[in-house]
Parts: sequence; structure tokens; C-alpha cells
Amino acid sequence: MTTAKTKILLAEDDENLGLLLKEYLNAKGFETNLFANGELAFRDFVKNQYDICILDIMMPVKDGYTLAKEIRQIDEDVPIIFLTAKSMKEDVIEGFSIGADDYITKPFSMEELLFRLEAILKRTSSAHKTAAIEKFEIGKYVFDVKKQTLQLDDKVIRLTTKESELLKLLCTHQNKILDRNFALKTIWLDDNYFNARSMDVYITKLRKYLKEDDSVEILNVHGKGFKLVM
Amino acid sequence: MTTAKTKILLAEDDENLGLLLKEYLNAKGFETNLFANGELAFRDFVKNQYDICILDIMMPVKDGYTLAKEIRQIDEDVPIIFLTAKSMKEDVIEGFSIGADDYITKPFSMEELLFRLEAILKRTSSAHKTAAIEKFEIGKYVFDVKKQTLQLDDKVIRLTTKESELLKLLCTHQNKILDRNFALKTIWLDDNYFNARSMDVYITKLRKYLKEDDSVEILNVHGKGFKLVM
DNA sequence: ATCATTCTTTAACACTTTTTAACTCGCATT
DNA sequence: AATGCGAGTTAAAAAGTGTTAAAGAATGAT
Repeated sequence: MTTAKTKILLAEDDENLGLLLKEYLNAKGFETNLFANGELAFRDFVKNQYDICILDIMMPVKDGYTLAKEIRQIDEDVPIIFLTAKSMKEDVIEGFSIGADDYITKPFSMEELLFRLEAILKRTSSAHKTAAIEKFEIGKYVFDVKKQTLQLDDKVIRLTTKESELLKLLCTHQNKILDRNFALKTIWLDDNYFNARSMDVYITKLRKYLKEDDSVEILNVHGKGFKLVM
Repeated sequence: MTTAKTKILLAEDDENLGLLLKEYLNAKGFETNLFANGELAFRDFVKNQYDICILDIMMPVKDGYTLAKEIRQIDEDVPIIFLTAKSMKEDVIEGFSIGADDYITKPFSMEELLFRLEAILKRTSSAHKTAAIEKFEIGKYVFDVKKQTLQLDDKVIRLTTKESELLKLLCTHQNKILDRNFALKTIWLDDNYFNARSMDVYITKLRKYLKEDDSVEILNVHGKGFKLVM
């Protein structure tokens, strides 16, 4: 039996660094595909199966963060590592790193990258088998995150992506306050006024879906966020 | 079903001690996230679900006591252990330990920490299942903390967050004086003049809600605070 | 490509929550 | 009784939220 090589998607606009990384990783036994911007990387990601993605944040045409978000749209699980400039503020990186498995600040050593890479692959490959089904019980409802459905007895409500993302955040914070801005940055990527209003609209929708069970409620905490209590 | 690791939030500014504790706890099967100050710890707490918090009192930027209060704002139940310097007076510690499940004076052995940790987890994890409903009987009223409702016979009054928080504090101090500044710092985080006046407005509101039962009263203790008697 | 459908955002308006202001009353110390 | 400060109360201001409908985008089928 032949063990397939671990496939790496590498998005890096700096050609020197990109080729260097590719050479190094391939020498270490990986199969690396390099793309000069997020657009090209994404087009290839759609067509191929990758085990891990290494994305530079700063890239022309499509930046790494946007790319990561798009990758997440079609694959919730593939590990993503960000490459960030050291000059970036910690809180910015923190925002970026949401949904990422790790980030490395430039300049970094090849060894460091390899180390983290292996740590993540180890961690995710074992977790992969168990984390397949993710369901929440919300009162009498059953919320299937992956299938984006909300089930009550024999009635199945199909949720949209945004509805599902928001409900998932509420569930993971159940009986705690889900901070408005956190939710906005996580789901909408930007906590501006319009996105905030959009979120309010979705809260209304979720409340409508959940109104059949009085033991479940989405409370508002003025100026802070929302709380799913049950 | 997979048993998830118990997640520990560790806030400790002494890097040596912090890493040591983290290593030790992880070796014992916990998943520990270490933060160098209260600010960083809080930011992460908002985003993640922790099973227990271990907070050093003395920390730069944001001390452990302040952090604990903010944590309590969004999570009433998560166990909190304080790490305190031995030099602290007992009465100070007592004040600090309000809302905490335990405190350990430095220096302490790893074994001691582990012992207390497990004791608390045992205690709270079993309580968790029952303590889901937190209700107070206030005369003929029933106050549901989680759902922020005040019920009298078949009439249900929906309380706002601030109303609910204040009433809860009054209930936990029933027939005892609820200190003004304590309440302000707990709910408003700051005991300035305007917040104090705001609190007075809320006292008026609560009195109105509770006026149907003469056996219940919110008394003022001049210059000290308020007392819910019944 | 075009149309129909679904999802998401924007707009509009009503309503709530919280804070601030203003005025009044009461307690305590002189 | 006079003073000063704390507290009681009401109302308005300021900010935030609830809700519905329609516009705009994205998606999928013909």
C-alpha cells in the first residue's frame, strides 16, 4: 500500500519566499502547490483535495483572510495556517486567526513552520474521525450544524447559512452572553452598523423558528449581545 | 460519544509560574489556556467556553478580582479559583473571594491545586444538572433569574437585564444590606455618581413591580445601600 | 443567457432599555 | 430650624433593538 503524500495549498505572493517554502516542504515529503494570490489559490482549492492550507494574509487580488473565509465556505475542517507580518497588532491578528488553526508571524524559520504544521496535522487527523456529527439540543429542537437543519418532532426546518452560523454561535455560548461584535466579526467579518442590523433581522428569524418551545429563549442584553437561555 | 477535555482558563502574569501550571495541568489531562493579564484572559473568555477559571489576583492591566467580576457578568456559574499572595490580610481575601469557589495562597503545591480543582469540578458538575433553574421566591412572586421574569399568579413581567441583575443581587442578600458600591461595581462596573442615580431609578422600578405584595419591601439604609425584606 | 428562486442586506418605523436631568423629599448633623 | 447630602420619583434624551417589507445579490434551473 502506498501512503499518499500530504497535500499543501500554499498561497504566497512573494515569489522568493513562496518557492523557498515549496522546495523545503517538498523536501520534507509534502506535496505543495504554490499560488501567487488568493484568487488562483481558491480556484484550485475548489477542484482539488488539500490536507492543509498555508495562506499569506497580505496578497494582491484576494487576501488570505478573504480566501480563508471562502475556503471555510466549502470545507469547514481543512486546517488553515496564516502567515502574518510581525508589524500587525495582536488584536488584528486575533481577529484574523478566528477560524484558523494557527498563525505564524514573519519572519519565521522553516523549522518553526514545519513544527507547527506537524502539530496541527497530528491534532486534526485524530479529531477528524470523531468530530463528524455536530448536533445541539435546543429544548425540544435538534439543531444539526452540518446539515443546517432545525428539527422539532417530525418537522424539519432548513436553515440558511447565516441563520445556522448565528444559531451555532448562540449554542456554543448557551446561557452566556454572545457578544455582538464578536458574533459580527466571526460571521460577517465586520461589525459595522449595517451588518449589526442584519444580525438583528436574523435574531428575529431564529426567535420565530424557536417559538414553539417556551423553555427556549433568545434574550437581548442591552448594548452587549444576545443570550440563548434554556 | 467523545468526552471533551476540561478547559481551564489560567490568568497568571508570572510567566514561569504560568507555564509551569499549564504544563502540569495539561499533563494531568486538562486543556489549559494561559493569559498574562486579565484583559487578554477576558477577551478570550468571551469567545470560548471554559469549565473553570484560575485567576491570579495581582496582575497588570486588569487584576484578577476585576476579571472575575466581568466573567460573572456573562457567566454566573463557571467556577473561579483565586491565587493570592500569602501576605494578603484575611479580610481582604474574604472580600475578594466573593463569587469565587475557592482561593489558594501562594506558595502552593501543584498537588494542592489539583486537589482543589477536582473537588470543585466534582461539586459543580453534579450541581450543574440541577442548578439549571435558578429561581427565587419573593413573597407571592417567583423570580426566574435565567429567563429574567417575575411572575405573580398568572401575570408574567419581563424584566430588563439591569432590573434582573439588581433584583438578583437583592435576593442573594435578602434581609441583609446590599451595599451600594458593591452593587454598582458588580452590575455597572463603576460606582460613579451617574451610575448611582441610574441604580436609584431601577430601585424605583423594582418597587413598582413588587408593590402587589405588602410583605415584600425594598428598604433603603441611608448611606449604605438597600435591603430586600420579606 | 435568462428567468425564477432563495438568501441576504437595506430601509423604515415602532418600541425598549438605559442614562441623564430636574425637581422633590427625607435623614442626619449642627 | 437650617444646612447638606443622599434618595425618590418622573420625564425626557440617547442609544439600542424588534419587526416587517422591499431591494439587492447570489444561486440554480430551464
